[in-house]
Amino acid sequence: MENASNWEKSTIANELIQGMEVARQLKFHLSSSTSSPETQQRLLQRILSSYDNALLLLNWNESSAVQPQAVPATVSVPHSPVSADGSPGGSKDHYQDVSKKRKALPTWRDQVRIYSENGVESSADDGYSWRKYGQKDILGATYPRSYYRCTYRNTQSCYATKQVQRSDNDPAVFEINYKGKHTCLQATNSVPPATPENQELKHDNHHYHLHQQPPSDVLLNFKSNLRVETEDFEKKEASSSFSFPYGIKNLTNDGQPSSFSQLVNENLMGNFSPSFISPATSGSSYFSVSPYQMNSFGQFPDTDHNEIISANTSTTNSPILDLDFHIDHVDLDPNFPFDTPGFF
DNA sequence: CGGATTTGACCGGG
DNA sequence: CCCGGTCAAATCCG
Repeated sequence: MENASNWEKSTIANELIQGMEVARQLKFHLSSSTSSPETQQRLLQRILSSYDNALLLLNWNESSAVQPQAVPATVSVPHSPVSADGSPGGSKDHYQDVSKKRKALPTWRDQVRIYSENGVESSADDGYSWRKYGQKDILGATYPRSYYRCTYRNTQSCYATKQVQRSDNDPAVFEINYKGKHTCLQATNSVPPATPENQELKHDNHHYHLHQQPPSDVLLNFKSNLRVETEDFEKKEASSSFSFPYGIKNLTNDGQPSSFSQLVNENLMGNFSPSFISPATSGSSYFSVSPYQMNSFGQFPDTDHNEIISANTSTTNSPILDLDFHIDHVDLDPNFPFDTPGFF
């Protein structure tokens, strides 16, 4: 409840901060002769996206769209939308709320939209390693639903699972349902999880669970190549005619379903938002983490990422805005308890 | 060769 | 009995 507002607040703040960050990068780019217009364009888009998201959130808030289920889990936040290739379309029905039936595993859902820019598509991933264990055609849905569970289910007894399903009308949108929290340790302890997982990408981050610091490249991909936008939606009654926002019947030619879905499937809390680096820019490790929402893993309270890793190492050349993520980080904290149902 | 994905069978609730 | 979720054997991929 109240936490929710807090949560949203921080979410919005994160968006804004992110936008600011990117703006800062852009500024740097602009003064750099090596920066390509393409990159600049991209950054600009990102900035716009942040605004967009922030506004969206506000709106969302106002409309009082409530989360579908009563689960306190968290929701993810929109990421950075950018251009869209989505389009209009009809609407179908998918509503779904997770009725709590089985154990009281925390569940929450997200909607992810992926955009491919510059012809580059990449997968979005939420930082966790998932193993697909099934796929089913769902009644009334055009696309099949895929079932994933944590890769470390057996080795670490991590029972987190998620279901991914592409939106009927807008192939660029994926609906993701998360169930259970991750208890495996595959990511950092201080920051939101970000771990490897891109089955589709050609990386091979095989095993590195138990380690900290996820590969930043993943993160980079994540952010730089495609934009993901996650948003929760409001729940509609089961009325047959409601419509979700979107729709299009566009075709996503490109990827084949499989890769597409994989690609897209996960990504949700982009806890990490490394301001990615573009070639010309600060090549170094400038990476700022913005604690988005740490939903999915809220394993225990102790997970408080004590600090964010803001190593602006070399990038300091510009005295521009140096936001303090810590602030919002702090802000986020409150949420934590919230989504920690002690299950585990 | 090992691990992930695929895909149809199987299970169980409604 | 229908439908969504899971299992598991076969298959694929690196």
